[in-house]
Amino acid sequence: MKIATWNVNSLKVRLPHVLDWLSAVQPDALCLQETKTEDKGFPFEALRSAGYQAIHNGQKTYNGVAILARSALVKVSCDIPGFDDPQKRVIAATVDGVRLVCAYIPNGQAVGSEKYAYKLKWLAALTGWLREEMQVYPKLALLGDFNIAPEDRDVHDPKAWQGQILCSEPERDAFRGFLELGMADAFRLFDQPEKIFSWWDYRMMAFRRNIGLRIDHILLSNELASCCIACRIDKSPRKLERPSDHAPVIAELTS
DNA sequence: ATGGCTTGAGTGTCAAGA
Repeated sequence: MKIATWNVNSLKVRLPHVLDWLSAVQPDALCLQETKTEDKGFPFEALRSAGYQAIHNGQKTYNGVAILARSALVKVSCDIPGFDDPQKRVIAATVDGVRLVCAYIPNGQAVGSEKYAYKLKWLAALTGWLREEMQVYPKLALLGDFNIAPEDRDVHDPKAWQGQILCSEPERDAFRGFLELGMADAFRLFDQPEKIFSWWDYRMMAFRRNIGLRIDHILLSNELASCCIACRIDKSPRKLERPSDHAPVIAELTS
């Protein structure tokens, strides 16, 4: 089973890239973030023609998350239960016996800002909910745009980013909090080359210069981690015309 | 130099991203 995550930065703009990528990579499930559309603008038909069912927790202009899958998406759940939040950042479903939680974690803007406080509160709420979810679903994967570079090796210039948004210790503590629930960073289960990132700024020719961060992740519960045979970041869509600023991450599971 | 692009909103120009 191949599962993936991709922040598409507007599904309306990126639909051709998504369709091409689905056809080329053939994932069993793909989590999307920043669809930036309401359900009525969501391309259910085009995806169905490509062989994928979809569920969507949509929002106009900002946020919006979806899960696409070849098999049925069951036990669908939106948002973080009990956490009052108008922003559409979470959708979850079970596909082929695997619980998929698709998350668009807040950016946080700047350390110390109101949005940063919201990000930390949001991370605490997600952690609390996942602790319960993992009891119910031992085969659980958390996929998405975490807006956290977990370690210095996930940053093109760790000194410049030290203590900054996406790299601050409270954010990294929250990331480690996910691991302490009994999850593993799929990417780090394997030997990887250095300076592999999942996001590059649109400005300053950052992609060409590989000035990036690894902030998109797939975390696997222990039960899933033990059957994970590969994890990689696919840079190829970032090279296309009008790309998303994020690249997809793919994990492959046996069984 | 706190910018540099890109998107969605809406039709001038701003918020937000990371």
